[in-house]
Amino acid sequence: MSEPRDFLPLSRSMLHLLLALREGDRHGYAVKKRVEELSKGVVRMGPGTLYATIQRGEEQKFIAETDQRAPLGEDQSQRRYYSLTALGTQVLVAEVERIGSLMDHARSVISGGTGG
Amino acid sequence: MSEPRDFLPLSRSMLHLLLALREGDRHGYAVKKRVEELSKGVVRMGPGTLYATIQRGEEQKFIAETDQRAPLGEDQSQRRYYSLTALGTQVLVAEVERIGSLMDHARSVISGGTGG
DNA sequence: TTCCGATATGTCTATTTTCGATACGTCAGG
DNA sequence: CCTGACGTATCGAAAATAGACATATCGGAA
Repeated sequence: MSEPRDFLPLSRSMLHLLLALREGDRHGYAVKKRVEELSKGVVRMGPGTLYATIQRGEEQKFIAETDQRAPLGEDQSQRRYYSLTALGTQVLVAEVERIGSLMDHARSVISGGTGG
Repeated sequence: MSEPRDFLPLSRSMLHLLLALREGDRHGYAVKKRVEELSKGVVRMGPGTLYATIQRGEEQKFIAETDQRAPLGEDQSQRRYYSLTALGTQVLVAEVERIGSLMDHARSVISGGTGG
């Protein structure tokens, strides 16, 4: 049977996509904005990466498009909102645990410990 | 002038390479072993990725080959040892700080329910 | 000594992932 | 009208990764 762990490691874009959606349902462009904001501009998400990653996320059932639309009476823009699936949440949690542990280790290695 | 930050984000392989070398000088195969050990088999480093990353690391001056050889009287294998340069260390520190902060944030987002 | 698996470096090709240009359309401000 | 931000989407090129293949050393088992 396939476990969340089997999907690791996630690509950088996928990790950022899932993390952004964990904060709340968002449309594609809002994900891009959030990723660039959170990384202080270091991580860029051009349209190619953005929509390719969204598509992969849907194919792998990490995310799903919601029924949500722009608030009534507002703009006519074609926003598509996405949310994390249960699988997507599990995969995100597993990846954050993995990278988090690695970074904890890295910090201790960097701060002088030969330790490891 | 170019700062460590300008080299971010690192590719996954580059991050792992630099981190492994921060623990001590290693040869290529030992890097591969260390990465797979540290990631519990999640991150794989086939020869293609391994040596391509080492080459990039040298080109970007993140790492440099050392004079070190196998201890006297030991094997004749063609081990090539590498160590972090000052630049490589700075870049690694910057990247670990960045990802570490991101993971700290991610952990709080994850444990905080729907929260953001 | 012959065979085998782990060690060790390296190339090659294919696939995956990312980047950046281009495109189309809405919307608000000057 | 023009411009810039928003928003989705595709395309081709470049970068990164995966994995097969190649070559060679070394140690232990048969």
